[in-house]
Amino acid sequence: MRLAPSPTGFVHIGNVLVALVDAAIARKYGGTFVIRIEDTDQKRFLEGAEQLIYDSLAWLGIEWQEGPDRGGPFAPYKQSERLPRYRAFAEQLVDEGTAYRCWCSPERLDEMRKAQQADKLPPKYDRMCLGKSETERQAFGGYTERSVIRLRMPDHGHTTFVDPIRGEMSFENALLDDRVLLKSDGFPTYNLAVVVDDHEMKITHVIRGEEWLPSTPAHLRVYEALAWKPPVIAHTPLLLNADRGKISKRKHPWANMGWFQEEGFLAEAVLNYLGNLIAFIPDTDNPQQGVARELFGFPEIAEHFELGSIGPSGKVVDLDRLDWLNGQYIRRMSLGELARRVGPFMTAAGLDIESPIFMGALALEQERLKRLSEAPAVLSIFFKEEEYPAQMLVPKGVAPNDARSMLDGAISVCAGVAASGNWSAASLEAPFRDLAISLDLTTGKQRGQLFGVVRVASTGRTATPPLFDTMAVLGADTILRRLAHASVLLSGLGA
RNA sequence: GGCGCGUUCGUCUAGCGGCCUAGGACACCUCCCUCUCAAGGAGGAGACCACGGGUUCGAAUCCCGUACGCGCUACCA
Repeated sequence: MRLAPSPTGFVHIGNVLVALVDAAIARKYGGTFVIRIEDTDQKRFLEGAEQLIYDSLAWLGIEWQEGPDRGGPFAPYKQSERLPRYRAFAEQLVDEGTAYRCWCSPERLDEMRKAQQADKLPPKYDRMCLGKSETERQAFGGYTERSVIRLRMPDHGHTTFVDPIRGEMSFENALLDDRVLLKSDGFPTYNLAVVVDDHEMKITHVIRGEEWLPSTPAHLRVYEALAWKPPVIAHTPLLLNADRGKISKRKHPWANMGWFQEEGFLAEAVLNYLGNLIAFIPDTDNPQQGVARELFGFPEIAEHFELGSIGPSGKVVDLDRLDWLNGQYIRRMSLGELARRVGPFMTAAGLDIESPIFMGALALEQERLKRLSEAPAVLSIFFKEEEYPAQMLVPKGVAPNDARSMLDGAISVCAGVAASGNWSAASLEAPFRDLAISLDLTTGKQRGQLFGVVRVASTGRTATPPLFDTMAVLGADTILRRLAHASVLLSGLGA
């Protein structure tokens, strides 16, 4: 099994899905997962991109056994370091007649294609150079000195093969293009390099995205011409956006694997999400048939994975579901672990994770977080005072003067609890409930209004964790200070 | 335009000829819990299995067309 990514500067989520498939089969059947860097396109090469690939996979916990970073029996694992062998095989194919040199200029090819499209003909090279020597070819137009080597496809018949994900695939040979195998700069195209490398590295299973399906007949032709046994070739479905188009780097940030980490998704959740797309893991706790287990890791994916169990249709990426999964994992995590993961996000936002109340505050938010990146925004109330409009202190349906008495009552309750030296959620709740009674707030809704006033005064927000827990974590000093400030704001309203 | 692939609730998916008046999950709605927000619990709505023909006693499941979607159509992968 092998993954063969190109180092183009970012790791596409679709590539990661393929890697997961590779790793799952390798694990299940005791195979070897090989990473090979396909850097034959010099124009697109980017420094550091290779490391990014390793980092992304490692982050998710996907393991590989051979690759440029860790060597192996078939090194080198970078195509740019394997150049001579491709050329030799290309020449061999020319000698044997299954490939030929082509001197057509890009301009001529371009015109040819336009004409074909206009005439509704299948788009393929017209074989102007086939069977000609260079001097013969020069007599015609559209000639360049720099030649490429093209694969000669059969004129008749069909190329068929079995894709384990899709079943039998069939292509009509006469409609297939004579693809370039060796570029004029001496570099191979993907179409030559994959075949040579996969054969030399003894690859048994090639897993790649669906976009490669149309290229497979050409690869099979090369295998045949070289009298090599082709591997099993499977094409995974594409990852789609909500509009059913393919995920594009430009429009959809989540095309980039790095985005998930930046957004505060956990590797466990992302892996779980992707695993759900390629394997069905039955819920063994549920006697009913067809009920899936929702939370699982790589071992379960590998155990239940089969190439045939991947649905062949494109998958729309559903970030809502990923959010839900992420929340599930966050809630199952120990507080210490959560603190460790949330730390970088807090620090980046300028919030001090050494603060004595950080852990207490985080505990209150743990079941409210979906993404780690949300932490700074929801936790900031524990770290600093935030401005809010005075009007927020007056709940709907409450007269400003009543809000005034609620706040005054709260201040004296808090002062009393603070003086007692026992500042806790429990020691706050009882006197606050007494306060409600003394203010003649007897219904649940009325009590809610009182708590609402105190909540805004204490935090500047209308939605927070449970009030008394929040107040307990914030501490008496902070609460008294904030309530006093709220009192000033209320006076400003004339209450 | 040519070729190829795909099509079960909005999304992911179970289903591989009778167990399907199609099951689960996310999202959505309602209720419970409740000081707000969540979380959790209980319900609900949501798919004539893209459409049309076959095959069969019987089809979401097999075959053939059509439509739509997507991919490829580069000296990029």
